[in-house]
Amino acid sequence: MQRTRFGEMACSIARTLDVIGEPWSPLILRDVWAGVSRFDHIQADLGISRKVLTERLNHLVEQGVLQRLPYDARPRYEYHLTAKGADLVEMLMVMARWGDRWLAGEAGPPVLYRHHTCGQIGHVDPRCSHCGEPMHADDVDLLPGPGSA
Amino acid sequence: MQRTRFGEMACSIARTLDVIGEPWSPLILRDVWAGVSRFDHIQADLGISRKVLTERLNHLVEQGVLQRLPYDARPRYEYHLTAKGADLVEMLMVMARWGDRWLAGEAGPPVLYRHHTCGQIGHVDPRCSHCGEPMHADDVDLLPGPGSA
DNA sequence: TTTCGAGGTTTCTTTAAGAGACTCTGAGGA
DNA sequence: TCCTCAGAGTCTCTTAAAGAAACCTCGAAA
Repeated sequence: MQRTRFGEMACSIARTLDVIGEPWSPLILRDVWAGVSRFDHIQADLGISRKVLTERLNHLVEQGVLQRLPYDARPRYEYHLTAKGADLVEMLMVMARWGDRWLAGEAGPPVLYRHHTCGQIGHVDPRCSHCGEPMHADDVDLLPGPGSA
Repeated sequence: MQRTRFGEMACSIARTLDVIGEPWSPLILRDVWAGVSRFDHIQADLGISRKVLTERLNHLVEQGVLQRLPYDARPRYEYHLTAKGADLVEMLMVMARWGDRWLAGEAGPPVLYRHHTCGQIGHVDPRCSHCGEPMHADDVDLLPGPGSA
């Protein structure tokens, strides 16, 4: 499609932004996750221009985050998350959690998350994969890894 | 500064994107988190234009994510994360985790995270705040919350 | 046979990003 | 005292992307 903007950096954040960092992309993924999966529905829900929505959907499909599936036996399509895309939902939940905490104001969170495993309303909580304790900004040191160009 | 793009939506993801969703903003936060905190250093590290860097830094300061602190008794400033900004680092770690998993390729992750609490190399793992079990895309239902306009 | 709805294209205008030269300020040195 | 320098931006101009809105295509149904 076009040259990536951040991709030359040996940084997984930059690489991730090359896939989902363009304007609207996270909201498109949110819509698809929430079941708004058809072109016109996403377009109406977000108020995005059709041209940009076309570009974003194509890019997300190329990157393997969404798949375009026919429905109704005509040239009509729905977009669905792939495994790679579903794995991005935790990022969306973390973003939503931050917005709930810092931007929601008096009214409280606009969306609640019910966890299947326990059946309760909860939110996502980042923990260390090794010890299970909380993992926040001050809890980590950054070290060069094997792929640090 | 200017009208927000997504802000009218009753969605914490959209609201979060109004704060840190513009191009380069997550990478600026990554730099500041990693200790690259001065204007010229960030500019050189990212290769961003000075004009856009100025705009982004102003916006992030206005939003309370960064603070601009003098150093060296002259009109020289460093940018630091506020508590609100530090709380965004978990989002950066989740983004990095996704990039590590899906985009790092042969070479492996460019950056490793050592967790202070346990001293080990780990990665961030999203868990339910209620039961502590994993919280992924298929593990949650979305429900309207009190702030759902 | 025309109409309709889904899913796009195309064209044109407006806005934002990139590149790079220029400015301002106080410190330190000759 | 004057000169130079580094840091932290501005300013101007060019190029690229987003927004708005009309248009096109295909097959199904009326």
